[in-house]
Amino acid sequence: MQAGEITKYEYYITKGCLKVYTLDEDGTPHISMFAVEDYWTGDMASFMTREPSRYFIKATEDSELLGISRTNYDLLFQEIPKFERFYRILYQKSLISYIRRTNHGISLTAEERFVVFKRKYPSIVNRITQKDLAAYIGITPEFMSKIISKVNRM
Amino acid sequence: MQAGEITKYEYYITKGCLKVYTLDEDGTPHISMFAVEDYWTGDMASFMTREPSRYFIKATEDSELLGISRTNYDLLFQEIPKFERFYRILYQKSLISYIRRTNHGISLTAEERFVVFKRKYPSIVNRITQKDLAAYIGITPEFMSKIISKVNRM
DNA sequence: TAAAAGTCTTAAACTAGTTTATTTTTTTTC
DNA sequence: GAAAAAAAATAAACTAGTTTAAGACTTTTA
Repeated sequence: MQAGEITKYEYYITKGCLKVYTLDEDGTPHISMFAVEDYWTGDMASFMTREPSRYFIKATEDSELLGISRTNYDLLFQEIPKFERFYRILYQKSLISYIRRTNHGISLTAEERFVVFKRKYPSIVNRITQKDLAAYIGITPEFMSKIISKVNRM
Repeated sequence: MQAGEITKYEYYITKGCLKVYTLDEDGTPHISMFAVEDYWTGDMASFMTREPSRYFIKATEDSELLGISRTNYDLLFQEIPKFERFYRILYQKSLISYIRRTNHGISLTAEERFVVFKRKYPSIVNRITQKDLAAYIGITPEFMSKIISKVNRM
């Protein structure tokens, strides 16, 4: 998916790995999430508002996804109102975990953020490039390289 | 409200200003939001899970709030299921704007974050101390002082 | 399989922001 | 309205992370 397009589907990942990212004014990429098996992904803002997305989504390896269109998404609530409750709780939980995640990252150094990510998602670290990892942690690839060799030395 | 307590109410602010903050390991405060008239506040994570909150909430001036208890919140959905939809959409919108906000802040310098905040919430800037502003922007009070005098000079 | 393109490493010079310390200004309290 | 306490300003020394540049290693392509 390219920034500028309207997000037509929300995707559920059955196999593979995708990166969701934006480019800032300098063209520097910022990865907001790596989505692997059993994750949902897509730009919900664009999906809901039907405005162009600011995100790119690229598979970092061969992947298989299931997509739900906006029409079917709306139909779901219309046909089966019980899903309102399901999604109300799902979004509330997403909000809580998102707030927790961003708040937790605050006040940690890049090295600490990397160590936490590595401990929490060991399987993801080995599937992505160091450059993408740097774009996720929020530092330059050069500094990422330095951190990794330091952490490995310990 | 003190960290360690379980959040009993979600509050709607009719008058005043509150700061919502955490303390990190060093005891440095990080303000996650200033809540003024017409905002909702409270630690939703603690309110929902009934686990102790990590947040402090303090009024920065005399304030008036309306609170809804967890019991009444649950009752709302039970008695009037239409509120499920209302809250599903409310939480979805909160999620979208929260993601947008955090993503936007990325790659800006402290000075740029301050200028953006000042432009977006000019009325809040004048109601809070420089120290609290620093804790919100994510820098030391010393550097905040430097930035403000620089921006004023321009 | 050679060339091209991309990724990783290393290092030196630099910048945004912190730390520590001191002084000045403003606000609170009795 | 003086004393005490808190907030703000200034400045020098420091640190985490960036920039630029160049070489080594790895993957892709023709």
